[in-house]
Amino acid sequence: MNEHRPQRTARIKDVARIAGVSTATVSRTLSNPDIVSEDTRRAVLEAIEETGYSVNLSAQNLRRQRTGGILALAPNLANPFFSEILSGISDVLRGAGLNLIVGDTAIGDDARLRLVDYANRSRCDGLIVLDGSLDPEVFMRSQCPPVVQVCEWIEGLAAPKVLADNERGAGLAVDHLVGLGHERIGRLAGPEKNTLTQARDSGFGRALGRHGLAPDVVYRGDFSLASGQRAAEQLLGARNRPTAIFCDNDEMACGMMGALRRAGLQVPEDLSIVGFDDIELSRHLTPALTTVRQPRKALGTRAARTLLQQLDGVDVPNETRVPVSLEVRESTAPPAR
Amino acid sequence: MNEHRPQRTARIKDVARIAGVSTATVSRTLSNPDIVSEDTRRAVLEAIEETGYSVNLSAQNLRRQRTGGILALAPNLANPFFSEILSGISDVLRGAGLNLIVGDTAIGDDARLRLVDYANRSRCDGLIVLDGSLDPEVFMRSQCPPVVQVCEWIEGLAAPKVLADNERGAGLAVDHLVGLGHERIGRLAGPEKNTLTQARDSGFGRALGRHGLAPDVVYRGDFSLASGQRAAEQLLGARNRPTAIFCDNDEMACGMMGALRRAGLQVPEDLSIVGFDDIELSRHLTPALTTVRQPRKALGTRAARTLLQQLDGVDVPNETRVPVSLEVRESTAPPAR
DNA sequence: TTCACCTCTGTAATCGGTTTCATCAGGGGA
DNA sequence: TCCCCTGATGAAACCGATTACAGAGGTGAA
Repeated sequence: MNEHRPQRTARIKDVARIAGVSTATVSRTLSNPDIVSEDTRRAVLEAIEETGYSVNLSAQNLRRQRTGGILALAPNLANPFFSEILSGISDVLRGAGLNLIVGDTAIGDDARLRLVDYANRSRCDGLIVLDGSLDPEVFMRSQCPPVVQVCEWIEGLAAPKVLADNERGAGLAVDHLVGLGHERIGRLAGPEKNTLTQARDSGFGRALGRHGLAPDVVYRGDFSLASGQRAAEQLLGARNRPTAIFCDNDEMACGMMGALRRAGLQVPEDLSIVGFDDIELSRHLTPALTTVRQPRKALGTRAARTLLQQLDGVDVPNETRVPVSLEVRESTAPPAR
Repeated sequence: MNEHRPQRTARIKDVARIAGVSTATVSRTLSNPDIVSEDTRRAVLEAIEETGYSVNLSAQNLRRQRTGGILALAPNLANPFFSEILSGISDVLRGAGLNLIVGDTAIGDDARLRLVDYANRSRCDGLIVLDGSLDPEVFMRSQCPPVVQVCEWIEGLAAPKVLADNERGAGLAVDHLVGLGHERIGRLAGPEKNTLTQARDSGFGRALGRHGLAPDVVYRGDFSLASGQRAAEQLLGARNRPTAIFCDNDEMACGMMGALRRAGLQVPEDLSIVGFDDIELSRHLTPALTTVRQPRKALGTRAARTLLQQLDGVDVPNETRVPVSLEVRESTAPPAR
């Protein structure tokens, strides 16, 4: 008879009844303990313990007019580059009691519809966008919660951005290569319309200019290992090769390096390679990859913090630049004479 | 005067008023269009269009006694291995109109507390657990929504599992190496208490036994590149080395291979290496890594589908085995005489 | 003693939907 | 004509919390 335990979980009402107080008092005990008396608080906490009560988030969210979630939109969840940023975001949000909801923007035909549905106040309290190829309109409608962009950015969207210092990163790479004696420096770039690529292009060109040099050949990739491999094949077929290549990310650099070595070319003796990102793998390659380090976790945490500030109504900088640094390893050396 | 547009978004009430119907009818039009008359439906849809109404999820969830979200618990979001599984999960959930919420289980001191908070009906409608090191108790409380385990599993937790066929994978690796003529086959394993490691150990041992062989040296790693490197250092210092090593994942294999080559050892001439997982990188290494392919995206989609079935009250198999295959590449060869 | 004020608590409205139940109109059969 | 049934709709309860407002009781000053 005593085992007649109701399957349903406890409500705030149950706690109130057991503690002998009103639901208002239970609610206050939880959200603002200081304003209830010592005795009451103890009674309520005991009742909570006894019932195993925990607040119903849907009800709380409805009443508080929030959702308790932040949505991160990434082009490809499976890409480790994004996952580390997400990890940084997650760390910060967890501390703020917010859920991290992830959305893959590589979605089918109804992409725009879906996106409009995502960018909705009743779905999330804020958005972190990691994809620079999305339609800005979606984020400018009145239903859309606050947005922060990280890493990539959308042309025409005024939302705050948290970026690595791409121009400077490209500059560091060029300075290093020129310092080694390279004069014909090629480039393995990302897609032409990608904002990251553009920023690095500009930093690359300016740095070369400072040294009185002009860009050599430019290969186009899509940030994938495979596209690095393809670029290597083009490079191998060309005559009058550059002596060094600056790649827009480590994966392409890695794909390229693998294919070059397979073809019998020595890195760095025959060709120096510089990457971008400093993914964990890079230091474990042979030769270990010289690369521009981009603190991905920090990008995530900064973005999340910026969003939280925005939610708190604090003014946030339109653009936050996270510093980059050059990790010199084994894939760069003076050019062969 | 006409510009006095209320900032707040439309409610179902507003739609009802404009369409000249009750809120009940609006709700029905949205969730069950067939039961309202043609004319009414048109009027409601027009009103929705006009107001830009979209349903408030908190309210809907509260009333429907659900949350609309599935929580995935992974040990380390930054790890690309997990991110591809998440990607598969995300694909399936999106189709079912559910959010994917991600939780990093690598959380601080209050880990258990936090976990109990996660495993709560009012936070999510279901859980997908990717971490085998968690406390089973948490998932056995009455507040906990349905759980599916994927890849790793928790000893003592009865929830359905979706697994790669680890035993068979290890067997394939052994068969391949033995076929090449190896007799002294070592192992770079994951943590001793890890369930994956145990399954592969057992497959490894059994396969060797079938060939009348016994395991050689076993190194312990933690699935990281760095631990592969450390194992390589131990291996280099040892005398009477095995002629082949079977590693519990590609990252360790990659870390090991890098360190060996740096030390002047030739792979596969001096030592053959087999990995596990087939991460994208593996085919781009030099030498390209021979590895057991584990379809990570499929693991994710299967897990998500299993969970959805469970939510629908369908009986699901206690264990789903996803097949693995051996990708023979360049890191394995007959042993040197 | 009286009044102002403070601390603590309860009542009830509210958040924005969904769903049960009742109602009503119209159609068909007896 | 009467009755029953069906299809479409509205009124109102309900999901489970939070919080504005009001009231009770106690304290200190005049």
